[in-house]
Amino acid sequence: MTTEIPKSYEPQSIESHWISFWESHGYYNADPSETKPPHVIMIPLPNVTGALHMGHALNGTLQDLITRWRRMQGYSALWMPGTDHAGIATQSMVEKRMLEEEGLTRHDVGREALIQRIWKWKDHYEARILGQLKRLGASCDWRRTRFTLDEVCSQAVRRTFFKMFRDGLIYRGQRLVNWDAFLQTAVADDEVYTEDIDGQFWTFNYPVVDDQGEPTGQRISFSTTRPETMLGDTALCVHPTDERYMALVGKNVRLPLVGRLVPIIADGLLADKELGTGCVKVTPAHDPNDYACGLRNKLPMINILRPDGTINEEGGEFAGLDRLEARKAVVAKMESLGFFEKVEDRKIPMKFSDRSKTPVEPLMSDQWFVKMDDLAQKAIDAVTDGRVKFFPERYQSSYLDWLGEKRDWCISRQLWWGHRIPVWTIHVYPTKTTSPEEISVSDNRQAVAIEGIKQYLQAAGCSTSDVCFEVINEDSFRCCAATKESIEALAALQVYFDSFEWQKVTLGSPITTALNAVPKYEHLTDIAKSTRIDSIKQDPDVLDTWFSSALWPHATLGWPNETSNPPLNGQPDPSGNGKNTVLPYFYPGSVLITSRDIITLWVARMVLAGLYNLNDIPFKHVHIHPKIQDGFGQGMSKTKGNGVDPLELVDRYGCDGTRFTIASFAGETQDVRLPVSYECPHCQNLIPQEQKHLKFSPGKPKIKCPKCKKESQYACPWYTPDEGELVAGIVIERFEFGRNFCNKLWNAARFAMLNLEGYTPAAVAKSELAIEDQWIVSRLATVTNEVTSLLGVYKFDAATRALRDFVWNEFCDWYLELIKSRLRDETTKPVAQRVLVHVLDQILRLLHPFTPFITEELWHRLAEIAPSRGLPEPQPAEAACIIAAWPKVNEADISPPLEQRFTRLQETIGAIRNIRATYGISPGQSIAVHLKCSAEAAADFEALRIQIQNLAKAEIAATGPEVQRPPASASFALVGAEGFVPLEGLIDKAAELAKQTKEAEKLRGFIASTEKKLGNASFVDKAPAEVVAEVRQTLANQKSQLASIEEIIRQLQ
RNA sequence: GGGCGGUUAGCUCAGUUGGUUAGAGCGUCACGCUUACACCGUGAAUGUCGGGGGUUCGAGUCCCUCACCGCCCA
Repeated sequence: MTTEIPKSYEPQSIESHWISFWESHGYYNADPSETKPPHVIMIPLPNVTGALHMGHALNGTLQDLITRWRRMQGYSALWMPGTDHAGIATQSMVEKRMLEEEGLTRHDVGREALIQRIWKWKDHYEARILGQLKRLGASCDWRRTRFTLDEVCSQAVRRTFFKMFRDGLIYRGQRLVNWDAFLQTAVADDEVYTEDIDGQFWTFNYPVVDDQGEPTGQRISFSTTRPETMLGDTALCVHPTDERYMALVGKNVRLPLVGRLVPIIADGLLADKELGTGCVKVTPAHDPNDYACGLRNKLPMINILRPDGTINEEGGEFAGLDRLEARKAVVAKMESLGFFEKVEDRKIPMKFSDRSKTPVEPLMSDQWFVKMDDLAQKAIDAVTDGRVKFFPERYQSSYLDWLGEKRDWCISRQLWWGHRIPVWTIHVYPTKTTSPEEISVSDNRQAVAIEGIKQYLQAAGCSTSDVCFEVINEDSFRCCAATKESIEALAALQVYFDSFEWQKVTLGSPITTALNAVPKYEHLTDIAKSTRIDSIKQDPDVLDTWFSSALWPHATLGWPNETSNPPLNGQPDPSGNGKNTVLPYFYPGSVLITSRDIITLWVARMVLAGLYNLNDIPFKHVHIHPKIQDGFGQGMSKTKGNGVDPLELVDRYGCDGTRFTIASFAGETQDVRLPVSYECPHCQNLIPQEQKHLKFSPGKPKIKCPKCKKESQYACPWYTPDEGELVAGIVIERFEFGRNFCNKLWNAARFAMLNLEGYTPAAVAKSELAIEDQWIVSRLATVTNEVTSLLGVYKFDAATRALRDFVWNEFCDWYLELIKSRLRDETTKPVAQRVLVHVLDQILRLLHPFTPFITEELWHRLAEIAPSRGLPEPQPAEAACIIAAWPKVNEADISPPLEQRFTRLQETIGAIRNIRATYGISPGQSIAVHLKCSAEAAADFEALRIQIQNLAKAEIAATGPEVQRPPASASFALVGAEGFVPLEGLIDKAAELAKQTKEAEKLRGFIASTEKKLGNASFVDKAPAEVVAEVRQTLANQKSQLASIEEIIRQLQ
C-alpha cells in the first residue's frame, strides 16, 4: 500500500530529493545520439558579479521548461550551463572591496595579484549561482558547465581573434570613450548614469579673421558649460538656415588662448537656432555630439586631456592644471583678453561613472576595433532570409536596425580581468645602433626581425602558422598569436627583452642576459638574442566581455578543436574517438531565450560570430521574454534596491509554485509588474512596499507595521540583517497563484489515489465510457494539442492558463465530482478508475515541464498503485516523469458535439445552484427539478441523475418535451433546456416575478439589438453568410428563451 | 530627436484573422468545515476597454491624433 499522503502539498520536503534523483540518474545529461534529434539551449550566461535575481529566475524557468518538454518529446535535449567573467563589473566589485577593507588599489597589488583575487571571487559566486539554478530545478547538463575564461572558451577566443586579425578585420583606431579619470579606465555606456547638477553657462566670443588671418573686427558669440574645452576647439558651428550667421560660414576665427585658426561651419544637426546665441563651439575630442559633427565635417580632433584628468601639452600655458582648475584659469584669461560676455547659473546634465561616482570625461583614446561591414551584413541576412526567427517577431527590428548601422565594434577595455589581447608590438633593432657588418640587412630590417621571431617560435615548438604579422611603420610591427603555446613563448620573449632593457638603463650598456626568468625557455636565449628586435610589448588591454560571450554557442561545444570532444566534469571525454562529435551534433542550437536588453550586445554578436567561425547560425529561434518590474513600474535591479532573491520566493511558495507563476506571465508582453509587500515578523500583517523602502539610507533602517506598531528590519539589498534579528520577509502575493494550483493538483491526485483501491489495468473500449469519461478525454486531447502548439511558439502564459483551467475547472470541478458516485459502486468502479488514472497520468506529463517536482513526486506515488495504465490499452509507465513521453493526441477523441451536450449539463447544474443560492435553500434540503427538454437531452440528464443529486443537491422529478411547469416554481430557461423547481412555501412570488421580469427585459434588449442588426440590409448583404446565419440562430435562441420566460411570468401573475 | 511596447474590473493581467451579452486570478460581498483540497467549495457584485476623430454593416481589436507610463537607440 502507498505511503500516507499529506493533506496539503509540502514542497520543501521533496525538492532536494528529486534534484539529486534526476542528477544521479543522469537524466540531465545530453550526448550525441544516432536515434534522437538534438535540441539545444545555450544559457544566457549569468555574470559572476553577484547572485541571481528575478530576471534570471524567469529566464531559467523558461529554458528549463522548454528543455524538459523537448526531452519528453524524445530529443537529446542539451541545456548548456555556464557563467560569464563580466570584465569591468567583476573587477570593479573586487577593487571596491579591496579599497574598502584594505585600503589598496589595483596598482598597489599589481596585475597578477589582482587577477588572483578576482578568480577567488569568481569561484565563490559561480558556486552560488549554479547552486541557485539547481534549486530552481534547472535541468542543465552540469558536466558541461563552462566559464568564459576557462581553457575551452579561451581557445575559441584566441582562435577567433587571430582569424579576424589575419583577415584584416581588426584594426587600431581612435574613439571617444567615457573616461573615468579617477579609476583611469574607460567605462561602457551602460556603466554611466546622468544627474542634473548646479552648473554654469558661460558666453564668450571669438574674433573673426580674414583670409590673411587678420582680425576683421567682427566677433562671434557662443555659449558653453565647459570653457576649458575651448583649448581643443576645431570649429565654430551655426545652423545652415540661420540668417544671422550665413555670411560668416566658411570664414575663420582665431582661438584667443591657443592661437589656432578654426573654421565657422554650418551643421544643422549640432547647432540649434533657438538655444543661446545659436552658435556653438566644436570640440570633437571631448564631446559626443561634437565628435559626430567632427566626423561629418572632417574636423581635426585634438585631445587636451591626460589620463589623470589634467590638461596636456595641447593646452599650452594651461598644461598640467586639473580640468576644473583649468576651467577657472581659462575663464579668467578670456575675461582679461576681453572675450568674456556673461555667465549664468543653470542646471546641467552631468554624466557620472557608476564605478567611481565621479564625473566622466569624454576622451579620445586608442582602441581595438572589429570591422563590422561584412560581418554585420551576414548577420542581417540570416534574419531577413528567415534562418533566424524572433519570437515575438517585433524584436527583430531592434536587431536589424542596430546591425544596419554597421558601426565598428570597439573590443578593447583598459582592464586586467579578461582575455588579454594576444598582440605584441615589436620595435626592430634601430638602424643607428646596427653594427657595420649588419648594414647589409638593415634595408630590410622588418623582414629580418619577423624572420627572427618565426625562428624563435619554431625553436619553442610553435607552428609559424599560429602567428601573423602586421607592419605599423618602418621601425615597428605587430605580431598576433593564435595558440596558448605561441602566446606563452612570446610572453617569455618579452620577459627577456624587458630585463634586457632594464639592464640597459641601469647599467648603461647592454649585457648578455638569459631567459632564466622563464626556465622553460632558457635554452632559447641565444635565438632570442639574435631576433634583431629592440623591444617587444604585449598590448595591456583585455577584450570586451561580449567578445567571448559572442562565441558561447560554439566555444562551449569545443570549437575550434576538431580532434576531441570538450571535457566533461573537467575530464577528457574520449567518446568522440579522435573527433569532436559534440560540435557537429549540437550546432546550430535550437533556441536562445533571453531578455530584450541584450539583443544588440549579445544576440547580434553571437549570430555574426557563429557565421564567421562556422559559416552557420548559432540558433534557429530567439525568444525574447518580458522584463520584471516592481509594483511601481521600475525594472528590478540591485542598484535600484528593489531586487528580489528568487530563492526567497521558492522558500515561501515552493519551487513549482514559483515556476508555475513565472510561466503564467511569460507571453508576448513586454513588462511584468510584481507588487511587493513585507510580512511583519511579529503579526504576519502585510506591509505594501513603498518607494522610501528602496532608497539607500545608512545603517539598518527598520519598517514599522501599521497594525501591531512594532518595528523590524526588512529584506533589503543595502545591508545584511543582524544575526538573530526578526526580519520582515518579501511577499509577492501573485505567487499564491502557483502555490494554490500545486496544492489543488496535489489534492486531486490525493483523491484519485485514495480511490484506486482494487485498481486493475485493462483495455477500455469506447463503448464502456460514460459521458463524463468521453468528455474529459475529449477535453484532454484538445488541451494537449493547445499546450503543445503554444509551447512551440513560446506562449508560456497561454499554455499555463490552458493547463490550469483544464486541471482545476474541468478535471477537479467536474470530472472528479462526477465520478465520485461511480467510484463507490463496485460495478462501475473499474472503468472509472482506469479513465481517472489515465487522465491523471497525462496531466502529470503535461505539467512536468512547468512543475517538475510535484509531478515527479506524484508520478512515483502513482506508480506504486498503478504501474501500468493508459487508454485504450494500458502500458507500463516510464521509470520517472522527467523521461516520460510527452502525450500524443488521438484526434478521434475530440468530439465537439459531445462537448456541447456536456456544456448543457454544466449550465443546467449551474442554474439549479443559482436557484438554491437565490432562495437561500440550506445545503441539507433537497429540491426537485423538472426539466423540459428534447428526448436526447433527457437521456443525458437521466444518465447523470445521481451526479446531479450530488452536484446540485437536486432530485430530477421529470424530464422530456412534455414537462409542464409546476405551480409555485422557481424557473430558468437555457438554450435547449428549461427547468422548474417547485418551491411551495419557500417561493416569494413577488421576488420571483421581479427576477423573471428583469431577465425578460435583458433578453428583450438583446433581441432588439440582434433584430436591428438583421434589419440592416448592408449587414445581411456584406457580412459573411456564416456570420449572418450565426446571428439568426442567436436571435432564434433569444426568442425561444424569452418565450419561456414570458410563459413563466404569465403563470406567476 | 528616432523607434518599440503599454494604458481593459479595486490590484495583476488575458482577449487569436474586426463578428452575439468583454474574460481570468487575487481582492470584495453572501452562504458553506458536503470524509481530495479553507492554499477549498457554491453563488453574487464590479468595466464609457486612456481621450478625441476616422474606416467599416459591425471596432477593445484596423487607421490618424492627443495624453500619460516604461524601454531601446541617438
